[in-house]
Amino acid sequence: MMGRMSATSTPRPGRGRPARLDPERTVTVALDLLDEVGLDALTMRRLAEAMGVRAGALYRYFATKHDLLTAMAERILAEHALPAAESMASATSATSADSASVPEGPAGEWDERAAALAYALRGALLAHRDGARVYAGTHSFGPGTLGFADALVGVVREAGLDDPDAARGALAIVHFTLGHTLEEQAARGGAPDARTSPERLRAAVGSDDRHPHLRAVLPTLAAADFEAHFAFGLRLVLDGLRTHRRRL
Amino acid sequence: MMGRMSATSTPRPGRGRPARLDPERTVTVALDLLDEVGLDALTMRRLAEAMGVRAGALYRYFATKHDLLTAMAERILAEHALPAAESMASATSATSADSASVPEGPAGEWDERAAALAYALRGALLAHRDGARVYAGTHSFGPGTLGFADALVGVVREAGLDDPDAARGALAIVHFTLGHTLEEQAARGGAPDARTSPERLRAAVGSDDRHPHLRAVLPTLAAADFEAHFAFGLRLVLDGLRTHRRRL
DNA sequence: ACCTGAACACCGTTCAAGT
DNA sequence: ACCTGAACACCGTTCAAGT
Repeated sequence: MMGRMSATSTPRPGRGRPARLDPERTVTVALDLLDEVGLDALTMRRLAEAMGVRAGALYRYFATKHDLLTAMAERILAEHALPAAESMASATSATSADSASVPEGPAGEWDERAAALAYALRGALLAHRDGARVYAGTHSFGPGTLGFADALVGVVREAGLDDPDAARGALAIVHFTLGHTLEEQAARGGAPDARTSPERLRAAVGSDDRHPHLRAVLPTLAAADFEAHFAFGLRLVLDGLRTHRRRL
Repeated sequence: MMGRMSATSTPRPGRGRPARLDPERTVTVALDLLDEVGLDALTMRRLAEAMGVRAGALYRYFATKHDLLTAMAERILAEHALPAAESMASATSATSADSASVPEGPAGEWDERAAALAYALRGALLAHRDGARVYAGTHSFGPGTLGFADALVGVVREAGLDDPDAARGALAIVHFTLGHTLEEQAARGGAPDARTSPERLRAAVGSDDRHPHLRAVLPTLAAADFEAHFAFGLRLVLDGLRTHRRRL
């Protein structure tokens, strides 16, 4: 609530030059540019141009490009994943205070809520071009990231796991989601001229007796239905958590 | 076996200049350099220097830096993950031909073998500095990558899943392993001067009432026992596969 | 306080020319 | 056939100087 991200003096309205640059707007423009040109072409110079400023000026608010990328990752989580986490929290307290009258509240059981959070994270990473790569390359400790993580750990704890297992269960969900979205965006956003992934897989494994298993599942892999892949993998992890819970 | 990676004319021994450059050696030196300086400092010019050649010469065998990185990823899989996959395959045929006399063969049940393959993949990605990032940024279709994938899909099919589910089960294992190792290497190999991840987590969540769940699991997260995290997450996925199998 | 101009020390990639 | 030399079009980052 109070000056979390912007310890740097807030520009007083009307005093001095109207700053063309501030951290919030810089991140906003950077995310727009990311969607336009992709991570590999997102340079400090291009971003400066998009902000009507020279490249050196960006270093007043971000010490390095990596710091800017971290702020972008934080914004992505805060905008797309944190809302789901927060609606979850309010639904939780409502349910615990009034559990009988709301048989299937808006948030549902722990496993439904864990799934909703995983989907929210996937949605956040897919919301911007190369979002997963930006997220994987940085380590934000901002309110969006921490708020989401707290909610996810909370849901797993609620499932009945002890603290170490809850931490590891949440990590498993995050790591699977990260790996999945990384591959999903790599398969989609590839160079527009390059052959698409399914095509290349077909060519590599199509008529070759050395990989009989890959050949058998080729139709599924070539279909590239990433949502179905995600749903299945997530179900495996959540079923695993259920199994673990019963062993208590 | 026959000219798989090297369609480029093999240098005839003794004829002409002894080529200082060839794809195999280039990849070998590149992986050594990767371990020394890390992915961000692995440049074509540095690599050229390490090979006693000028940067432009590298482009005779690799059209782009990305192609070189793809060859590096393929080598990593071929060297560290494929052997496990192949020993698995031979154990399988031995078991199926002689299943009674080898009650617990060297390869074991499908879930033990799936776990062994997942650990082999993790080991491969951890075998080189930034190995997970190299792997995540490329898409190899070489014999190492395909051979490993084939073995993994084979094990999951053997568990009794139908083809679409087997493909998705294998993907889940790979994606979880990728996400996990990415985070593991990011947490370890961070800038040597920067504060380490656990420290920063402690600082961010240590005495703050807004993230009670994170605070509760902080000891586990700060311990950074990545092997335990991996073991737990993998068990969740494999338990999920077992559950799924029973539903047939 | 905020930004420019200009520089420093690099990049990936291309390609005529040498041997 | 294989590699050099030199260039092209960029990078991230720094910092004195301007306003």
